[in-house]
Amino acid sequence: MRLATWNVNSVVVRLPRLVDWLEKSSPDILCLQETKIADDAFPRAEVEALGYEVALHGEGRWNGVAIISRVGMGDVARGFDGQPGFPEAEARAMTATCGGLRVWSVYVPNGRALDSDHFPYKLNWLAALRTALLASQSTSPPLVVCGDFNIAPTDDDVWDPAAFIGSTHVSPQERQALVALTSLGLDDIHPRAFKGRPFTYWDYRAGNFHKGLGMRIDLVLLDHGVTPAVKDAYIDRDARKGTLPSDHAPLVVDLDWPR
DNA sequence: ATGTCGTGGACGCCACGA
Repeated sequence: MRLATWNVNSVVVRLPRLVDWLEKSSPDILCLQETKIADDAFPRAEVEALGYEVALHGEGRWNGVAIISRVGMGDVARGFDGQPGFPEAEARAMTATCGGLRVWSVYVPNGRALDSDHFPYKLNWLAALRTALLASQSTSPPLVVCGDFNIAPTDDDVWDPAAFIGSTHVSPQERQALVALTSLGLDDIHPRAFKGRPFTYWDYRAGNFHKGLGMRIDLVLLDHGVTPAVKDAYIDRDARKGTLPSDHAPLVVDLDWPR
C-alpha cells in the first residue's frame, strides 16, 4: 500500500500536476494540505475520474486539507474536539479510515514568529491535537498522522541551523510538542535521501530549491504497530521541479499492508 | 536571508500569508 502526503499550495493552480502525480505515482492514500478552496469548488470530478474517493475540509481562501483514497473512506471527521481557533476554527485537520488505518491530514499553524500571537496558537493547537488523538486511540484503527507540521524535528532537518536561530519551526517548544505527539506511540518515518538531504520544503525565493536550502517539515507519523510494515519512504523531489511547482514535495511511504 | 508565490478585493495594484 502506498501512502503519501503533499502540501500542494492551492489545489487549483496545482491540479494539472496533481493529476499527473496521481497517475504516475499511483498512491492508495494521499493527504493534501493548503488546498485553499471551499469544498464545493474542489476539483472533485478530476480526482474521482482516476478511481479515488475524496473527502474534504476546506475554506475559501487559506488552509484546507483533503484525503484521497482508493482503499476505502470511512468515518470522516473534520476538525477535532477542542481545536483552538485564530480566533475562529480553521480548516487544518481531518481524519478518515482508509485501508484499515485511521489516517489524519493535518496542516499545523505556521507560528509566524516567536513573539507572534500565532506562536502560542501553534503550540496550543498541537497540544489539543495530541489530546484528541489520545482520546481516539482505544477505539480507532492504527493511527497514521500525515501532513505539514511546520516543525523541523532536529537540526539535521534544516539546511543550516545557524540560519534559523530565533525562528519558528526549530524552537524547543515546537520540537517538544512534536515529541509529545510521537510519545502517543508514533514513529516519524524518515525518508531516504537521494540527490541531497531529505527535505520536503524549499522556499520559492532566492533559488533555494536549486541551492539545496530546504527543510524537512512534512511528516508521516505511523503507529508503532504499522512501522514494521514500511518497505520504503522517499521524497519525490521531481514534483518540486519545473513549471508552477508547489513549494513542498510529496512524501511517499510504501507499506507491506493489506489493502 | 526574504529575492517568490498564492489568495481575494476592488483591480489593472495591493494587503496578506507562507
